[in-house]
Formats: sequence, C-alpha cells, structure tokens
Amino acid sequence: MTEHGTRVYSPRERMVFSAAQLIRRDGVGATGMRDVAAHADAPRGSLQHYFPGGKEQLVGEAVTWAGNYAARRVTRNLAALPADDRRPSRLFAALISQWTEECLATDFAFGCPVAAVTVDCADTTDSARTAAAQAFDCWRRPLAAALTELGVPQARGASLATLMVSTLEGALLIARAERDTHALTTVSAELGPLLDAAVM
Amino acid sequence: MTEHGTRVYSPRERMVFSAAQLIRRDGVGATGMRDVAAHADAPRGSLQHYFPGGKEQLVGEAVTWAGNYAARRVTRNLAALPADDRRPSRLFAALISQWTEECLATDFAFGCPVAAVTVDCADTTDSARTAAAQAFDCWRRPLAAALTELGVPQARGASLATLMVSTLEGALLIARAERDTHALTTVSAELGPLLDAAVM
DNA sequence: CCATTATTATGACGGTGGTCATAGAGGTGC
DNA sequence: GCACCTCTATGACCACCGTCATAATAATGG
Repeated sequence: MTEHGTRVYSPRERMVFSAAQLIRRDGVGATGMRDVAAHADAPRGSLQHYFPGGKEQLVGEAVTWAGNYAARRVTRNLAALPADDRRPSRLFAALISQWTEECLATDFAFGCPVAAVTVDCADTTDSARTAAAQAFDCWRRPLAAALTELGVPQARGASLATLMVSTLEGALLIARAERDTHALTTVSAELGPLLDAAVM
Repeated sequence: MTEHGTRVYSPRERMVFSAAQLIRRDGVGATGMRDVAAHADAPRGSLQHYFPGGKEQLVGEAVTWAGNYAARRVTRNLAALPADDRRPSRLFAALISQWTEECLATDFAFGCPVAAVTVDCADTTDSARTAAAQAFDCWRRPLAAALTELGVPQARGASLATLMVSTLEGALLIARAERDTHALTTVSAELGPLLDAAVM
C-alpha cells in the first residue's frame, strides 16, 4: 500500500489515505472522523482546517484517491507483463492476483473503497456518488486503453473494461464474505479466454 | 418486490423485509432500528421481542432472506425461459434485465443487500459476514443447477455461476454509482457468448 | 520584531443510535 | 376470575459522532 518510495506525506495526504483505508475496511458509516485522524497520526484539529466540507469532502477525496490508485495499478501491471506473452487474460490475471494477495495478507479485512462508498452513499450523498462514478471511470479508462494496446479493437475495449471491473468488484465482494479467494481465481480463469478471444 | 400473492405478513416478517430494503438502500450503518420498525409499520417494542439478538440478528435475517429471494428469482427466471430458446445467455440476460428494471423504476435507489452487509460488516460482525456468505451460496447454487439443466457440464456450472454472480454484483454497483444501466447491459451482452459456449 | 497566516488543541453542543427496564394490553386456558 | 404467555408501549441511559467555537501555537514574510 505504501509503495511510493520514501517520500514523506503531509498530514492532509495521510488523512485522505487513512480515510480510504478505514472506509474500505469498515464502510463509510462506521468510519468516524476522529478515527481517521488517529489512524493518520494527524491532529484532530486539522480535520476542519483541511476539510472544511466535513466528512462529505473527506469521503469524496478518499474515493477519488482510490480511483487514481486503481488506475495506476492498471498501467503498472500492463507494463510489467512479460514481453513474450502479452495477452489480455494476463493483465486480468495480474490484477486479480494482486487483490488476492491483498486479501490473504490482510485476512480479508479490506475491500474496495469505491464499492463501500457506493453502497453507503449512493442514495444519500450525491457528491460521494459522483466521486465514485468518476473513480470507476478513472479505473476503466486505462484498462480500455491497455486492451487496445494488447490488440483488442477499440469498440470492444471499452465494453470489456467494464466487464473486467464489474467482475473483479463482484468477485472481491464474494471473496470477502466467504473469506476465501476461490471466487477471485475462478473469475480470473473463466474470463481469460473471452478476453483473449477479442484480440484481433 | 411484494410479489407473493396477497398473503398478509406478520410484523416480524415485515421487519425483516423492511430491514433488507433499508439496508440495500442506505447501508447497514445508516439503517436504524427505529427506521426499520417505522418502515414496516410495526411497533417499536416488537423489535426486542422478536429480535433479542438486537441489530446483529436483524441484519443476519435480512441478508438470509435476501439470499433466498435471489435464489427464487433464479428458478423463476429459468422456468420463464421460452421453450424454443433456452440458452444460458438468456437466463443471465433475464436476471440482468430484472435488476435493470428495478434500477430504473427506483431511480437507482436500491442495491443488493448482501453486498451492503458484506461491505459494512465483513470485518466487524462475523455473524453477518457468515450470513452474507451463505446468501451468496444460496444464490449461486440454483444458478449452477440451472446451467447444468441448460446443458453446461457440472464442473463448469459451478464456476460459471460464480462468474455470473460476481459480474452481476459488480455491474450493479457501477450502475448505481453512475446512475446509468449501461454497465448492466454491457456485461449481459459480453458474457452471453461465453456462457452459451459452455453448453455441450 | 511584528503582523499575518497556517496549523493545531480542546472542549462543548446537539443529535442519534442501540439497548435496556419497566409496565401496560391482549388473548388463552383452566 | 386468575394465572400465564405473547406482544406492545414508552421512556431513559449511555456512548458516539459530526460539527462548531475558541484559543493557542508555529511558521512565514516583510
């Protein structure tokens, strides 16, 4: 999670990051502002200073951060594909495998913050819902680009990107409920051929 | 939603049902016990009488109810398939279409209660997490059975059922965030051929 | 060194939520 | 009529949460 070199993060950044972490573990409702400050080792008084918009703003920034993070993951995994076997199924498998490892390493404590915000705020907090939608888009866009780079026609790329995100998100949900990664590995194996078949 | 004939439901049943409705709309944290009683037109005092286990018990029963409901949906949609075109893709499309209509009819207010419980309770309330896992299983089982009935080999059936539930769940999430059904229709169209190709 | 801004500290307030305690109705059987 | 069980009614308690008010403390820049 803290994989960006050794740079020191500002209290503000840490709070956004911590908010995302706590939200994806406990949900939005169960994540208190005081908890966020404590988790980020940040002063409580900084909350109202950096986030005058209150919890709504913090949640929005957290989910936006998560969307960018997911996008970075896609491009990084695309770049890390072996030169001799650059198929869409490999990219999907790499993404799934990363989530699988995270599940196992954290004992299934963490889900996806975007999903959490969607579930908890979709009908009550429009700003958060919008931020979640943008996060999904921010995630899907580089995925579609990666697919076209791997040989998938542009028209198909967007659709398959949606399919990949949907499937990953749902499988992650099931895995968390079951505390078992089989849903993740299953969808990875089942969807692979379909993705590769789209390469022209 | 209230499609079971004209039978009158007991206050207890109504409370479980209402809990599921409120949870899938607002999440577990934002759903109060008083709200549930009010939504069910049930006396507040009955809560502690029927659910001595408190909110935890109510949430558990709500998600169990949701799992059974999803399972009934599968068998009903399977039975409703036209006799001349009984392919797996048709079943999946029917399920997706049902969720799509629900999204549109309720202006994307409702998601899946099982997903909501998973997101909000997976790491804190083990009983709820277990109930969610059972709900997913309860949902997946008739799906797998339906697939084998449609000609999919048993071994594949279980995997494809997991894939279908994952994809549906994730697409529903995206649709809700974007207030747009395109994710649902996209995954339905993209996954169809894969499902039909599994028929032997 | 001062003025101004950025940041942090802390306590209070109003509201809400789950839960408990206690008592009141409503029915049934004997 | 009485005992008994099921169900309902209601208020209180305590903890927590998001927010605000206010002040203190750095940091900065002239």
